[in-house]
Amino acid sequence: MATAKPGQKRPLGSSGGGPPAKKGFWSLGLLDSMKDPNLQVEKDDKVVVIKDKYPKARYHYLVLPKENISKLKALQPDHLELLKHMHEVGERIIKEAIGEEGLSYRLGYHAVPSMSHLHLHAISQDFDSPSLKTKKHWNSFTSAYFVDSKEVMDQLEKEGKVDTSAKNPEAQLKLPLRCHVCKKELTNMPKLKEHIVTHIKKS
DNA sequence: GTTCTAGAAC
DNA sequence: GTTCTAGAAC
Repeated sequence: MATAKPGQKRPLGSSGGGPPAKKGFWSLGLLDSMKDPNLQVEKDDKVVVIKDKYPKARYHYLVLPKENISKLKALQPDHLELLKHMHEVGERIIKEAIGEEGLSYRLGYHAVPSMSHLHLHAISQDFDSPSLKTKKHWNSFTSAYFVDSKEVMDQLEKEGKVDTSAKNPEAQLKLPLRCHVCKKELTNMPKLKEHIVTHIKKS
């Protein structure tokens, strides 16, 4: 007998062949992604570079330390060299990927990431991707919620720790939809996406 | 983080 | 009537 009623809901975003994931375990998904050969781009003794599983632009990579660092707040002063290395690797990878396409890019961290395990985003600024769907997606990459890698490194160097709470991250996510290039405000995501492609120069 | 969908917004 | 968003996921 089937036990599922029609229309019954179940936790999503973690299925795909393996055993049923327990509630809340999706936040550890980067650990699996780091090991996934389909996502892995390169690794060295300190970091692993992967393609974001749901890229929010044409080129979107994550640089993760092999060392298990849960979040920005866990950073200690002696992690500065690691952050510099992550930045250098991320910059090389994203430049290489973009090639002659002429897209700009940014390197940075989300103030309050959903996924555990420190990860540096290296993302091209076209934001031309079917996985970019929600206001939270948009604002997490185009508002102060996205903290530049250099700013994180500076803060760690000067303060000995990293604290992004002064940016009011939760409020950033609720800001109106605004084009990151010309600052025009759009009323919904489809209109925003239609607008931003006009800023991508054709190659 | 994503998926799904009820009901708001148009 | 259709599009779009926001919140639950047992």
